[in-house]
Amino acid sequence: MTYDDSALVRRLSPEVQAMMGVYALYWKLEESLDALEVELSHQECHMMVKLDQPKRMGVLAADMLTVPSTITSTADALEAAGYLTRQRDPEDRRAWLLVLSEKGLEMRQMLLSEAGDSFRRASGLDADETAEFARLARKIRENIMKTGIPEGLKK
Amino acid sequence: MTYDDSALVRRLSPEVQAMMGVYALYWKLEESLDALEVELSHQECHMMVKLDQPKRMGVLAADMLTVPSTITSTADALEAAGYLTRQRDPEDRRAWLLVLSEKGLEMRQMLLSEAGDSFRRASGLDADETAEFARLARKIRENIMKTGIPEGLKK
DNA sequence: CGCATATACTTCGAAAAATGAACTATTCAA
DNA sequence: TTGAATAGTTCATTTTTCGAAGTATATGCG
Repeated sequence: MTYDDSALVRRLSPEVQAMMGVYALYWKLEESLDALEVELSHQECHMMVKLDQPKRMGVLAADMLTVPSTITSTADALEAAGYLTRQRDPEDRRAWLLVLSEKGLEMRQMLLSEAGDSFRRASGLDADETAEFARLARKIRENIMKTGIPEGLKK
Repeated sequence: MTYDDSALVRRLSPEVQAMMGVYALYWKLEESLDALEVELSHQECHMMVKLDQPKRMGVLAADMLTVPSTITSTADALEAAGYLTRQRDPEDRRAWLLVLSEKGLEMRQMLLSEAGDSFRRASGLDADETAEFARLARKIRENIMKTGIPEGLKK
């Protein structure tokens, strides 16, 4: 059988405990996205998820912890597959906004819903606990959105 | 400034909200691990974190969503750098157990503590909320540990 | 036992993904 | 208007990942 390290984990700080749970959940999410047999590469999946709204490529690069040239090729692939379009940012004509197409929005919806299913399967939480976890997760995400992006402030 | 999509997020199912928070936190963790300027590659970091106890390479492959040959080369690098050793699994002499060295344990400790710091910085939660989030995260992780591993059951 | 088949990991060449430096177009500041 | 800075692109190089064939051990069956 598998092992039980709960006693060990309990001795760690709450913050570390929190991150270990996050870590485990994230890998479960990856696993189910991989299993999805969708035509998207890893990186392409992530870009879809990050595109909660039109974003500049530079912002995406910061967001996805990568360099601009990687964003270019990922965006090329998603554009070629019809998931998004490039639109000049009216506020700065050097920049492009990546905008999900109808097909892209549907795909993103599907990916998110798969993420939700993955949580349900993996977490083992009941409805109340899930609601509480969701509340805190929402709060955390809001905090990250508010404070997280270095300075590529624009959408 | 950054945008506020909290109203949109609230309309999603709790499970999706939960996963979006997890997703955001995980990327923040990646970001701080990257910034750590440690001699470890991405994959090597992940292997260190996954090695909460000695594990077979095959189990790690399942755990890390990759193929055996990738595990071999990652383990080679970590072994060469003195973070772990290979020990034959006494229960099956075809298999190796990857065992963290003293140096490896320290490094893992450091990575975990960085993860904790990252949570503190990113989450914006107070002590009570952090404790509650940690409790649920622990529960989730226990559930994943219990149910997650396909069948490479062994340590 | 002895052989066939399955499993655990390794090797190594091929494929895929990520990077960075040089480049184009646009903006900004003086 | 001009020079420096910024957003994104191109493309050659590097890094990472993969997968097929190989070695060693285990397991099952007659």
